[in-house]
Amino acid sequence: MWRMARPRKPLLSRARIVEAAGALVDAEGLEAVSTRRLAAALGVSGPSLYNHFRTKDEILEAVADAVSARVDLSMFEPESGRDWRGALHTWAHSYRDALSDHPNIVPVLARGPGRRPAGLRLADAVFGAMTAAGWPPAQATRIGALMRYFILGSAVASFAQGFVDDETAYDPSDYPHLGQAHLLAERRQEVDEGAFETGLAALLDGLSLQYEALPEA
Amino acid sequence: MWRMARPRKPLLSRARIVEAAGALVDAEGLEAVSTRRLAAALGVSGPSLYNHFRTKDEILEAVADAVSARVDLSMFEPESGRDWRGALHTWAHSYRDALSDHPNIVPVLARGPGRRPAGLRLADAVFGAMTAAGWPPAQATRIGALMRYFILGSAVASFAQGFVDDETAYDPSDYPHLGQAHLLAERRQEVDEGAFETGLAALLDGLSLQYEALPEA
DNA sequence: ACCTGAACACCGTTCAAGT
DNA sequence: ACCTGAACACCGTTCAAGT
Repeated sequence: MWRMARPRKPLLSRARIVEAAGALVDAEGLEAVSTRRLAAALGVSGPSLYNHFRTKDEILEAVADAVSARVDLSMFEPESGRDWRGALHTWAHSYRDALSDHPNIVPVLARGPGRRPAGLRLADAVFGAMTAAGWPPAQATRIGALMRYFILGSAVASFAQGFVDDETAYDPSDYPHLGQAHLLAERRQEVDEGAFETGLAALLDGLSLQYEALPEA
Repeated sequence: MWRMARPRKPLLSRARIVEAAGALVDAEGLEAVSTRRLAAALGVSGPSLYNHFRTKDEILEAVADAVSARVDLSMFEPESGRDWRGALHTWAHSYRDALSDHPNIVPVLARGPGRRPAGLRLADAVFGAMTAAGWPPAQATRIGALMRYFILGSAVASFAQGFVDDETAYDPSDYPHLGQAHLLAERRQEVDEGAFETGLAALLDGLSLQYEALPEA
């Protein structure tokens, strides 16, 4: 047997690490990602990762950024022919879909744009489209932020994921109004989808009211 | 010197542990809470905690529940004389205030009601008040969930906390619309407050529209 | 430049031993 | 019942050594 020090061709790359980390997060959750486990999945030893990322956290940030990067932003381009409201609606769904494909990384994503370029690009696109539609800059910033709250909130505070799968944990006499039916797993996902749709519609209706009250430019 | 095994009076209690853990979370963040550090702050050794809680996670859940428990719910009582919209508005602010007093525990809180009684009591109160006001049960459930998304989202995805305090991290040429001004810490808090207020108003306006369209009971 | 094994200073949790 | 120290199986990260 001979010992490998530096291979002729690098065994790792940032892209390979991010991909493996993403797969591990998806399959087993955030807590399952340790540098040793991740390295093992890549066929190398733990410390090797530090040749490509400075910290484990940077790896997770990169995974989160990769998810953000897959959110469609084309609806904000003028060529899309959508008004601000339609663009926001389509975008919100695209964003939510991207998050629900990778629910385990959402806490990292929610922690803020930080240094993740895709997160900032998102904010920038919304801001640009809203100001182009006639919203005053201050309101455009707020719209970007409040949409983020709602969309990330719906992913992170998901009604469905929140419950323990143990019927006996919830005594109906403690919560007279909450029907036992809500505690069934299938019902919970329905609740989440209905709440997202209802909330998004309310948000956009409310913003439309404000928009109509805007003084002409 | 003599060795202490069991003291005549217990050194610890669930309440003391939760209080110390909450203080540690507030002062130094979630990651700072290790069983050894927390035990040291309480003047005991690490394993002692396991006489009162089954896991470290249960301790953090209890801290989160204590925060939830401090959210005012009196506006949902019929005696408060508030209509559903006014109650929701007041409650949302009370909730947000409770969270912004303890921002570091929010990720735990957001992870869902789980087994935390106060979280479920919240959901139950909103549901009860909305149905009492005439909302159909399915919509009442959705309103509880969507308000939770927005409020927790605003705490967890806070614009203010999200940025790194390093001006050079954000190249303006990468984000043409995002003014450099937004990156100042003071501006960021303004953005969060404005976005919360704008979003809440839009949400309630939108829900009012739906409410008016409801068939008479 | 990029990998390795050894090492450091931590973790959460279990458990036998003490009173 | 409730605390202790020792121990187990982990962590993230650093670093000298190898090619």
